[in-house]
Amino acid sequence: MRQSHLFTKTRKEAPKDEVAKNADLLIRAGFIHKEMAGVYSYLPLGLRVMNKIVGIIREEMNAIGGQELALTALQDRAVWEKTNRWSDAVVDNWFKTQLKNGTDLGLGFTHEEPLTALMTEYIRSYRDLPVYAYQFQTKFRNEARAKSGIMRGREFLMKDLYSFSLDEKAHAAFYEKAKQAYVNVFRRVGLGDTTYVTFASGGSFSKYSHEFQTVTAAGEDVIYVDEKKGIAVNKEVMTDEVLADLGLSRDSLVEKKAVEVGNIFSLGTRFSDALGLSYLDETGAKRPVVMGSYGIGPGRVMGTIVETLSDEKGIVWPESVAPFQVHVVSVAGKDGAPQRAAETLYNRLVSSGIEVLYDDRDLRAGEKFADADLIGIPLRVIVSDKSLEKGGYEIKDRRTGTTSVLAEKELLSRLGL
RNA sequence: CGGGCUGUAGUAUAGCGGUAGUAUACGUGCUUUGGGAGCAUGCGGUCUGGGUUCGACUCCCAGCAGCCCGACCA
Repeated sequence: MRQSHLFTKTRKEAPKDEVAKNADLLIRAGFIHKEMAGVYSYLPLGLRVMNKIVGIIREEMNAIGGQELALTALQDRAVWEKTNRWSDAVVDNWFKTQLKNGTDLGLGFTHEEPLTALMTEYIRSYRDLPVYAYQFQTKFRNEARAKSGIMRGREFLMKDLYSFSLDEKAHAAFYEKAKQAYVNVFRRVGLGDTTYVTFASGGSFSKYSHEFQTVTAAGEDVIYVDEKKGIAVNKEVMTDEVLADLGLSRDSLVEKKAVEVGNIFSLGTRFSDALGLSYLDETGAKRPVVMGSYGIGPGRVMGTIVETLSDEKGIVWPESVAPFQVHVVSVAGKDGAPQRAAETLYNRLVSSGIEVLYDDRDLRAGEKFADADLIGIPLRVIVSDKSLEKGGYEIKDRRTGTTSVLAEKELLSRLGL
């Protein structure tokens, strides 16, 4: 992608109505656009990052047997009444609307009900189980107060997987696999060192649920971390009884603010009972399906990466989610030699399948560097008279700031070519 | 949802009861080219509706929108 053609430009001024660092940087760097409070559009750069995150999650979900589908955002009132979750007195953040004929509809804030109802048409026998279905879907939640930029919006993408298992034992085995898949996801997106499996309230069907909490001052949750064991407890369930149960000691816990980037929990038979999802076992006996649900908000992950990995100059993307792998920056020089060399390099890399953002704009070097820092692509290749005299390209690591000069061959080999 | 604050150009900000200013961005020309360059010139604005007033961007009321604190986040 030539930066001269890239839709969206950086801006110097911070938006006046954003306090959250994630929204400030993402707007200034041109990744997102704010439509209204708590509602953000994803622009080309932002969508690239979002798609990288989605891709990683998809791989991990497929690896544990997940099958991707796409349910509807429009929801049938009747289905939700069966689980007593239609009433505004029970669920206060519904967005509701109507058909022309007056029929009530809701805009989905989660999908246990419709998917469970759907499964009743396909699950009849123990032979039909288990099923692990997931989707990436826009959820709508009418939050009383939007805040924290893209970390807590009214409309946001969510990966939600629902497991349908034969019994508690089969469910528990899958639950552990899902937990490990989540650990993999957060490691791969660059949040592994700061994300803790956190024990949280389990609801009526299990003792605990597990949250994946990333430590950051921008978080809204308070967790107690046992750094040696690498696990944490949410403040909401922090009691002596729980600590004893988990084998944790108050002395080894450190209080931290954190953001919930993922959450998995067991649902038991709450939804299958309410919606009539059952199967016949080998003996012909009717038994309820045991369910679990597993969520990750890719947008929140993106915001959390910005919150935790950016520096005073801008965003620092991990390689795995960066909008481009390489940022080629040409610096104007004698007779246009650097520009010609940069063009050649750009074409060479693109034809080899490398994702390159090429800053071909006719601007001063300082402005290009400042933009590059703000956008945050991890590997920068500067092509200038200076670098050409030294026999190659100047490589700058966005995270560490270290530079080195590499000959073309070395650069290509570093990129796996 | 309770409390508070704020709406001025694409963006960020001054100011005043009497023709709205600056920076940046954008257009044009020239110079410049390794950390957000300079000169010249041009384009562009008072959230909406009422009220007070000879006159309202300014004061008052309502609406709408945004932000902050709290509650909420199943």
